[in-house]
Amino acid sequence: MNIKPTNSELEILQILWKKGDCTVREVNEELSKDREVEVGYTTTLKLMQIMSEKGLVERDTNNRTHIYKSLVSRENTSQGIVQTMIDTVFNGSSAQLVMQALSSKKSSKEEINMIKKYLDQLENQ
Amino acid sequence: MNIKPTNSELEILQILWKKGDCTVREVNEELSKDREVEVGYTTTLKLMQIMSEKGLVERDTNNRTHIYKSLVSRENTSQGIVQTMIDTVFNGSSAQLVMQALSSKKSSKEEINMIKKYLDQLENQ
DNA sequence: TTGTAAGTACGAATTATTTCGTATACAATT
DNA sequence: AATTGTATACGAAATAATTCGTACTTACAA
Repeated sequence: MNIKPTNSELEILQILWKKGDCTVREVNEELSKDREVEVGYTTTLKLMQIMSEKGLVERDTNNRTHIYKSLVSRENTSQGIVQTMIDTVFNGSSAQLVMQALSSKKSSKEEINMIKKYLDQLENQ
Repeated sequence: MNIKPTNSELEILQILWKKGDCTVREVNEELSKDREVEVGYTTTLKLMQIMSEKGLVERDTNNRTHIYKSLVSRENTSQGIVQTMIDTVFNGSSAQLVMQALSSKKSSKEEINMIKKYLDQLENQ
C-alpha cells in the first residue's frame, strides 16, 4: 500500500493518532487551535470525506454524527515519508537525517539513552 | 529565512547540492534519469527560473548558457523540513523520528558509531 | 409545531504546483 | 547565406490541493 497523504491529510491523521477516533468537529477544533485564522468546518469535513474515499480513514455512519478512525498507522505512514526524505534530501544517508533531527531539537537525557539502547540493539543483530 | 521549497524544487536543489553548479540541461538530464517518462526541458527551465525569482538559486547569465547555483544549504533546508516532520508526524519527539529513520534503512557499523559519538557529544554539553 | 443548532453532501471557486508550447535569439555547420 | 541545434522567456494549459458556499436533513428545545 502506497498512498501518500498530502500535508493537510497528514495534519488530520496526526490528530487521529493522538486523540483516537474523532468526529469532524473535534478534528476541526484541534486544527483551528494552532492557527490565527481558523479552518472552516466544511473544509475539514470535505478533507475527511476525501480521506475516507482514499482509504486513509474509515467512518462509522451509524449515527448522525460520524466517527472517523485512522486506517493507516503512524509507523507505516512515517516510514514512507522518512524514506523519501532520506533519499531526496540526505542523499541516501539515514545517519545524516538522524543527526539533523537530533540537532534540530534539544533532546532529553532519557531520549538520548533510549536512542543509544536502540543503537546497541541494531549492532547486536 | 523561511522559504519552503516544493517537492520539485527540492529535487532540483538535491542535484545542485550533489553535483555543484549546473546548467539547466545537466539538471534536466539528471532528473530524467530516475524516471520512466522524462521531464521536458522547458519544464525544468521554468522551474529553475521560478526558483531564481524566489531566491532559492542564483544564476550566472554572462554566457548564453546560464549556470545555476544553489543559494540555500542542505543543512538549512533540511532543518526546516525535519522540524516540521517532528512536529506533525512524530508529535514533537525527535527520538521517534530518529528511530524510525534508523529502522528504515540498514545502517553500517560506521554510521552507527558516528551517531553514538554524536550522542555522547550532545550529552556532554 | 416551529425555529434553531448541528450534521452531511457535494459542486465549484480558489490557490498552488507542474508541465509545456511557441516565440525569439544566437551559435555553429554546411 | 541558409539551415540546424541549442539556448532563454514567458504565457497559459493541466493538474493537484485546499477552501468554502449552499442545499438539505435531523435532533431538540421553546
